[in-house]
Amino acid sequence: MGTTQLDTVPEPKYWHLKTVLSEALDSDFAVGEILPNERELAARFGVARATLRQALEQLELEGRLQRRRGVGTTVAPPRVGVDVGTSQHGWPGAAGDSWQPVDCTSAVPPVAVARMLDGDCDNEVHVVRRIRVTHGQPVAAELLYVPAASVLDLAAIDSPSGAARARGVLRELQRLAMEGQDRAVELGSARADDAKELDRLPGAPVLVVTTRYFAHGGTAAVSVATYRADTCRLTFGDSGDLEISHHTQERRAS
Amino acid sequence: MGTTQLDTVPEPKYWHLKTVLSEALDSDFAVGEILPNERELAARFGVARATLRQALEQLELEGRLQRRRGVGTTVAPPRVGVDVGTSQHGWPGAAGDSWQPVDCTSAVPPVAVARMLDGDCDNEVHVVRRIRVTHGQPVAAELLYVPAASVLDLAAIDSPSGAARARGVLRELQRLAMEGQDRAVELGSARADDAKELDRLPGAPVLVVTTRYFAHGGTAAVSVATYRADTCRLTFGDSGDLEISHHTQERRAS
DNA sequence: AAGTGGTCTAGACCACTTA
DNA sequence: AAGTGGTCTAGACCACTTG
Repeated sequence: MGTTQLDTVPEPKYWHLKTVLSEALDSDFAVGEILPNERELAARFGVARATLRQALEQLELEGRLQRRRGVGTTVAPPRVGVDVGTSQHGWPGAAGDSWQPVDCTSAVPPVAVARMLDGDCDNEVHVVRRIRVTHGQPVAAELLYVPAASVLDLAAIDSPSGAARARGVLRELQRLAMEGQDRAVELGSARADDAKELDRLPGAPVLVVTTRYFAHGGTAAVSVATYRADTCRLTFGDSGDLEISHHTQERRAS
Repeated sequence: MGTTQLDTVPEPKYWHLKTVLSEALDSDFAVGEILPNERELAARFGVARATLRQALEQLELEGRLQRRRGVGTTVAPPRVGVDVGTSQHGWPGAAGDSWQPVDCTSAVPPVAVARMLDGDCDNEVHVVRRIRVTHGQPVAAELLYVPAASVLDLAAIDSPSGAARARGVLRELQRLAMEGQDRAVELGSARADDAKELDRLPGAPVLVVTTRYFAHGGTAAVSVATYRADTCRLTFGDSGDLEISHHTQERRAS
């Protein structure tokens, strides 16, 4: 007996740092407030800047901090709840959805998408690009893949490209009888083009929501939407604007 | 004129590295295969080990790689789709769900959870711990918070703690008339205890699924389930075992 | 021009797994 | 004991934003 053996698992410095900073954020800082810069924080805690950064990265991943190059590190507001629920039945572009079309091109879809589009693996499809904005901030970027077969009335879409054509494709889609949807969520990292529209650096963590739209007994369209993982909480149902804290603190007893 | 100006955005080394490695994984490696160790890879690509690691971290985040201390880096299998859909109506612990109860304690819930439990902010609740296993691998760890009011027939639960008591609480829950559910998904990092059961290091990226169960016009229980973000794709509907590629490759044209 | 975060280096030691 | 990934250091330079 005696040796209370508390050092069995020597906690990494950055992990302990993260805890300390997290508590400091809760008590000593207000949302939007600017933290001291990384060099100063590192000095203050007596660690190398890389170690301090490791802690900051974690906190940013958890949506507690926001860092911008050339500006500084600020305390992030609580994550905003964005509804991606099936309650939102209907085709993309239906009246009142929060997406705004940007442009539309034609391209051969990635194999993963092609596989969902009933195997048309080398055919071009319409690719509609849309942005989702909430509270004035861009929260998601989407690529909507629509096979030509889904919008047969192609002649009605006169615009060769651009937002006008995007709206045209969406309008044609509405005419189909929707038979169901199908959603999946996974973690990914932002491609360069998405990152740009989400105001993040390439590689930033995103939640990728893949939706299949069914009609005519097949897949009429596939949407790949990438949401900012740092600022968004995806909700399914009516818990939209409920505030859920950043991390679930440990408070267990026997 | 002439300067074709392709160096406008000098791509970071680790980003380029990631692309190269990603393509190599597609063509030259099989699932489960072991990569050369970090020091050799760094030397082979002529970069510092830290830079190489930055690329590997991204690939691990995207579910392409799996790294284990003392063992090595292996090519990860495609993400497994786990159903968290509302199709799975019913109380936790209903027959045939893929969770297995581990233990049950009493504790004051974190404030974020307490806020969802109709404001009982300082009262103890039952905390049921469960594990979700798929294909032999642990994919999620859950804490289920059940207010005492939801399982009034407390006397029927004789076991003071442990898996038996957990099953008891779940059994009592079944007796209530469910009035609805409510789900949210967000990115988080694994707490120490969750990490242990998920066979990951603390801080590993996880998808946190928060579910509210409604009954009696209030919140009867709250579940906070943390899924391994590297190995899981959360599905809502019947796209369970459909294979979706790791990252959506860029293949766009005009 | 000054200050910020982002990238990169070349090393060191530690914790863990396996043989 | 040897080999792996995980942590940490002390520096350097770069890209970006702002006054």
